[in-house]
Amino acid sequence: MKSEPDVFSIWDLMAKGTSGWDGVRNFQARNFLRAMRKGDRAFFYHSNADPPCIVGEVEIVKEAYPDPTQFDPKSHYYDDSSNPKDPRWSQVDVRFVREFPRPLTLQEIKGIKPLREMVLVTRGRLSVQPVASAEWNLIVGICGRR
DNA sequence: GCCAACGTTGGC
DNA sequence: GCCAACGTTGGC
Repeated sequence: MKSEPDVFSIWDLMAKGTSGWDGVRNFQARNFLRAMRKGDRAFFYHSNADPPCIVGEVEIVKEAYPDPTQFDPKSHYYDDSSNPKDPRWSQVDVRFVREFPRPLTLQEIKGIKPLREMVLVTRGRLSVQPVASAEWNLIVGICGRR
């Protein structure tokens, strides 16, 4: 799950404990949000950061429900074409699990052969995306220790 | 700040 | 249903 740290960083989540993951306005990303199940883990990725990197781990604590910002005209994420009877956009709630002792930069990921096929690399613009279990285990193995 | 990649919109 | 125009993402 990607977020720009200037907007919402893993340290913001650490301070809050849990947070709604709102503002997703891409259908594919939304569909991946809807596929998430309570207890699932996800990486927290800092996009548009210097350097862009995987910084930690979160847990899904509430499955997809309508993202309220789509109905808030004052919100940056307001979508006047979304029908309240059939909301277009969803969010999940996530809980901070940990910040990795060693973040993994996109540049490093591209240099690790088994990670080159990650959606992160091949479909760079997708902000919520699946991670294969082999990829997950490899990354946790690298990031989990300093 | 630039720009490649690519998703979305809307005319036809 | 196609595709041009346009907007956004996100790395660099």
